[in-house]
Amino acid sequence: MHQEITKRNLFCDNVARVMTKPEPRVGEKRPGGRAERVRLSVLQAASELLTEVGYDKMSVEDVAARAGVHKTTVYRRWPTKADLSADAADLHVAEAIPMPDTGDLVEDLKLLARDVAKNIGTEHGARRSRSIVVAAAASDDLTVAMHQFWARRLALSTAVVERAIERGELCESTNAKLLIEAIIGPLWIRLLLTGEPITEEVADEIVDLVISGAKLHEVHTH
Amino acid sequence: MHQEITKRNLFCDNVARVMTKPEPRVGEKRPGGRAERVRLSVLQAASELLTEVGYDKMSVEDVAARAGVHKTTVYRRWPTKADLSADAADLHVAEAIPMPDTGDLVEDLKLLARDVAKNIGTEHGARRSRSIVVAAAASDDLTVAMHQFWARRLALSTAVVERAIERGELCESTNAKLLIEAIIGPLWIRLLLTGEPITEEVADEIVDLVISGAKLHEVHTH
DNA sequence: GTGAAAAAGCAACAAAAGTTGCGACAAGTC
DNA sequence: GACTTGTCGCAACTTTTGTTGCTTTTTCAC
Repeated sequence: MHQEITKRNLFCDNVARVMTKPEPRVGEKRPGGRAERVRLSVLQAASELLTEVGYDKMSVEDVAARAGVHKTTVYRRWPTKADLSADAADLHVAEAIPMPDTGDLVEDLKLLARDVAKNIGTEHGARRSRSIVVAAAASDDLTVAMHQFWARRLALSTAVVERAIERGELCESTNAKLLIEAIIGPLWIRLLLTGEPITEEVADEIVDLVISGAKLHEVHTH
Repeated sequence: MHQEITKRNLFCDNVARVMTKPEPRVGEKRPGGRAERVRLSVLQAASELLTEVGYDKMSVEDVAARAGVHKTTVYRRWPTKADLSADAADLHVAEAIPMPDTGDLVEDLKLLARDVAKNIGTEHGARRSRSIVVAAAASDDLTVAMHQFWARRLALSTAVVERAIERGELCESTNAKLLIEAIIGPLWIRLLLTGEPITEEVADEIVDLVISGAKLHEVHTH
């Protein structure tokens, strides 16, 4: 097993096509050869199985087998399936995701929403994304990691809104975070609760709804 | 064990304080005594454990023990933990939830959103709700059941919007389902993804945002 | 009440998940 | 290259989870 295994980010490999691995993992005792190779092939295998069969139906032994590694090796590195899944999903990175900046708020938001839809709307993406949520529910540590991940994600997304505020497209009192949540929330509950289809059309629709507002507008002056 | 065990609905006991059990379960061979008593105490135990420790940390044996019943009894009735959880969560009822009808759209929606926030915003409610989602991810049957549950829930909720359309508060082309999704979506992703607080204030805020729209309004005429 | 049928209890079993100790070997150090 | 140490493979083990056959108890129809 000598081919380089490219690291995939479960959350972001559609959202952020760039996936620079910043430091080659600091705390490593032996970053040089087999150890790292094994680590990568296990994570790769876990990642694949998460998207293929989902968290519940994935077993640690399956992962080990696919990685061509003994199960004790896996258990020694990752205490639980949840931890392994978290690492495979790369919950800890995902910084520096390029955010749209077209100069037009609606356009930016639609690009953003469509990206989410693309990411969680496919069969594989759906299983992958669901797996993370399920894994996170299994471990308090992982829950925290996921919350942190989303805090970073939301902070990045709200930049789009804040630029629009600066341009005068939005009122200064706009709650940027809530706005983003109102856009991606419907997409995610379709994935996790209702099972309704998740398409780019829906993504666009939701942006239009949230930006323009549902209500028949009275005359506003500014 | 002779006290009557009151059936609880995991999804709805805050949302719908009324919880009429329509028929006393038809397909039963022996609805008379012990069998039903056992069934109820197992479901009660499962329901409690789901809210106390969550789906992952709940084991079928724990449920059996708390119900004062042998584990084989539980396994024979409910093939998997997911099925048991589904039954405990009562995914199949939840019809006839009273929906607000104050004559004012914003008021109605806020009542609705606050209800959701109350339901999933407490520590117990959160664990309970998360448990359902996680359980649903473990079984295709259950996934379908949950989707059906939500289809019914959304259909009930959209009635609120449709009444507002009839009153002329909203444009006729309003996508009622999407509007409801935009309101409850942010609350649920706070529960399942971001971990941000879920309060009645947020519920109100999101309704205001979605109804009025984020954009600085141009003059509209109707 | 009595008997047939249903359901629960019990114990023993089977399978899956997770752990431990040890020998072998590979990686980094001198 | 020899030494030290981290990591892997392997086998044996424990624990947890789920199953099966049989017995006992309970319900319900008569």
